[in-house]
Amino acid sequence: MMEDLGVFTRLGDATDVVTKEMYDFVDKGDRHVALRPEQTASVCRAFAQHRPVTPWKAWYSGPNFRYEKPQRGRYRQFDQVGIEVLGVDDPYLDVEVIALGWEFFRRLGLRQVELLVNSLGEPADRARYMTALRDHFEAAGDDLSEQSIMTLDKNPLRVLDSKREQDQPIIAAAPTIDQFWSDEAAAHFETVRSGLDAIGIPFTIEMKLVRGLDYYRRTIFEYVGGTFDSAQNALGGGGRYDGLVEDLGGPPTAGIGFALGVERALLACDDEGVFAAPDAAVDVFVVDTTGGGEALALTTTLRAAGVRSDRAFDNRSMKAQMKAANRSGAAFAAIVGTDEVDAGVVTIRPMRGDGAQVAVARDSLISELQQRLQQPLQESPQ
RNA sequence: GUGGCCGUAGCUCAGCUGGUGGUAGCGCCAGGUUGUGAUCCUGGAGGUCGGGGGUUCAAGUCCCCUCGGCCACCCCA
Repeated sequence: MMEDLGVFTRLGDATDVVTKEMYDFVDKGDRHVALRPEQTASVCRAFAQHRPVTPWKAWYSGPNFRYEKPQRGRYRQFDQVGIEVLGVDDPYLDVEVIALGWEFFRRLGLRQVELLVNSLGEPADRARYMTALRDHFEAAGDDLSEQSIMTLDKNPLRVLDSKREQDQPIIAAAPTIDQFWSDEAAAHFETVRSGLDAIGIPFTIEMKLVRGLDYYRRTIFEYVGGTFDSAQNALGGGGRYDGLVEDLGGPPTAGIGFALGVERALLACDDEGVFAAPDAAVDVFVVDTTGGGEALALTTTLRAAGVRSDRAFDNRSMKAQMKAANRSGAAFAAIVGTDEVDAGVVTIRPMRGDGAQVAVARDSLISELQQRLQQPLQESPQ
């Protein structure tokens, strides 16, 4: 949850997550610490510290903290689930990692998620691309928005992320990364693409995809929700960060992983309606017009027999109790009044379908109910 | 962090240039139906107008502060 500030500052000085959004403070031991804004750096720090055997696969889930202005889908405390694999350079691993995240959303039931992939190339490719981009954007001069001119100074890649109208034509005319890929980076990416194709995972190559953390190189990817009106539409993302372990004091180590935003995934689930309506919480609602004592006895025996039951209180009118029974979602009402008590029976009334209510002996109530509860509900035409 | 919008009944919201809080919809409760829900009809309850200060004879309405939410930028999960 907390790390020495230095673990995060190594993520890059052009990274807003580090420069603007860190929840950092000095503790009682005079250590400058920060609540983690993400977890990849912590995993790499742990790897550098403990040197596990590679390939090393790790997963995590838990809260992260960023000091931003909260908005829907963007919270100061948010949860991520993620995985990291360290020590493997093989592009087939990239495919496996990307596929795992894709499968996560697919199995949740989300159908409108889009997968974007790109390659930032080797560090040298990336450096040449940044130079070319800087030239391009500087040539645009004042046509570029003031904000972007400032971003350009720190990291020209990030200018591609601008959503300001004014910048769009200039961004559209910018050189693309693929022109700068080394043969090796291009081959790596080609294997990733063909691997995704081979296992049937649909994706879009997005040359303007740049991730917000500076440690990425080569393969990067993002899962984008299809239902979001707002700009917080990234449900998850990740990429390769070969070299990060080394930056944190470990041996040169390849690495790749992703993080998925739990809150945003849940928002997407709401939008797509993937969660079925909850089942009724009760099977039987006991209606007691004798004062409530019968309901106490009946709910007790029913619950003991594993029949989920509920009742009304305050000795309300039968009509009110029936309303409560209806609202509870119970399939049956078990009605007991003075007539039933005298006759030693309980009236079972189906709350759905067209079935008639019947009186059953009190002793056989549980078996009668259990039998009826096992039968499929007959929906009555509305 | 910058800019904009919004907090009024349990929920969704009206409320004009300050002048007694809305017959609003949904929900809830009761009655119509003294043993029967989901429909219908009638009635009813429920509010520190987010909180605090100020201007005014008078503030839900105007001003300031504050808390919370939403949107865009930014950023990203």
